[in-house]
Amino acid sequence: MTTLGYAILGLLAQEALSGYDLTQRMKGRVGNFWSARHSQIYPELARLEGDGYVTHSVVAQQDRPDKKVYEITAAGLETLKEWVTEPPSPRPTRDELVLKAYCVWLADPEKAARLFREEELRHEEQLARYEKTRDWMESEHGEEVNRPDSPWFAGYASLRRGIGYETEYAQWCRWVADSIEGKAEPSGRRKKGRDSKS
Amino acid sequence: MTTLGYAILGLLAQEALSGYDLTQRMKGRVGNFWSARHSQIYPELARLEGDGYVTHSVVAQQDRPDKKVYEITAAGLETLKEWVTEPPSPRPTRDELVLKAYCVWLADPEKAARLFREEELRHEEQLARYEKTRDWMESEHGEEVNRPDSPWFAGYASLRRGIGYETEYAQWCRWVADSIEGKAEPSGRRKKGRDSKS
DNA sequence: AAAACATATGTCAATAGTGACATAGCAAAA
DNA sequence: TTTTGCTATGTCACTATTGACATATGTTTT
Repeated sequence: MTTLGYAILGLLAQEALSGYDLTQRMKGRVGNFWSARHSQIYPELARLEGDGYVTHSVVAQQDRPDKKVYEITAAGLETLKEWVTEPPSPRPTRDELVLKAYCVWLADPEKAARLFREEELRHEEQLARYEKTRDWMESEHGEEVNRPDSPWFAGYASLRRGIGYETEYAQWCRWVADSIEGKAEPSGRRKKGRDSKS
Repeated sequence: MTTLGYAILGLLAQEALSGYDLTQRMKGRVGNFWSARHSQIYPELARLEGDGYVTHSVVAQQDRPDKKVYEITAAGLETLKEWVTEPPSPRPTRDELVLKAYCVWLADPEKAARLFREEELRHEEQLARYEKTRDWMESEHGEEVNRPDSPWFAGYASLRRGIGYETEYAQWCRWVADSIEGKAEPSGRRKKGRDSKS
């Protein structure tokens, strides 16, 4: 099984969905921690069906093309449940902006500061969207988000990861930009025993 | 140019290195934000050389096999400098643990709590390693880490990103584990106007 | 009427990345 | 002296992922 397979099973465990629906989910909130295009999803669904983890039925629609709605099978649910508590296989993080930070000593300071200000903004905007969803979840599903056996708790937990991630990322971007512009607190003590003497 | 190409150029901009050296860097601290195996690095070096971004010279060693030491060219440095302040091409984040969190409502609570405790520990250990490096950098290179045109500042900046990332990640893991065990603060207000009445 | 757009499902070639296989020199340990 | 281990460089098959191409239905906009 691929991780994408588990991602699909995880979505189907909550509700029956078409390939198109799954694609939308993978662009939306779920896509913030696992994403895939339809060109990867359709073949994966076929594979999952071949292995007996999902089944589909064709649903005719009035004002739209027909669709294949996929459901998770008992075997699929079983496999998914086992996977959930298994330690994740380590995946290397690859972050282009951190790589750029590592090379920033070569750059024009003004352009570099602008870059990190822009990225700070991007992450703050994402954070604002997450926080809106969180507030809605807390006010509309305040009971469920505290019950670990509820899908609402699970969705809330991954959302909180997104919030923490974006908060920290935006902060870091701000610190880098400030440092380049000489606005940040100087970091680290100077070498031994030379403290604020001025 | 691939991002791996820029990663290699970024390392060579600081010092001349062999393919083997580069592989070690990509496993070490640099590997925490951009990693690659030697099977990807050697062909990429050949490509970079073919495009005129690096050159190599064979260096004979007394007690080891010969090595090819790569240096960045003027053209390579030029290209790298331009790239640094360019906005990064968006890469989807894929985090298996967050995906597992999204499915955690299906899991046995004890096993799930154990999983997140283990991950919390992993991230705290990584954090401790980063902090040790940071402290060393601050005490041994306190001047340079504050100068944006110094490679020390650049390395320090990416290290700080690692520290923030691991700090936040460990916290989140702890919160998830606590929540599953019923130890966390209940999140969110209950629906309208029902406050701590007990 | 034509164009643009959303729904819906698929294939395919190319790229990025991994893991295994392969080879070789030299050193230290068993 | 054989094995183990680190240095050093390379190739190759396979998997994961992307972006482009392809097709069809039905609705809304121009």
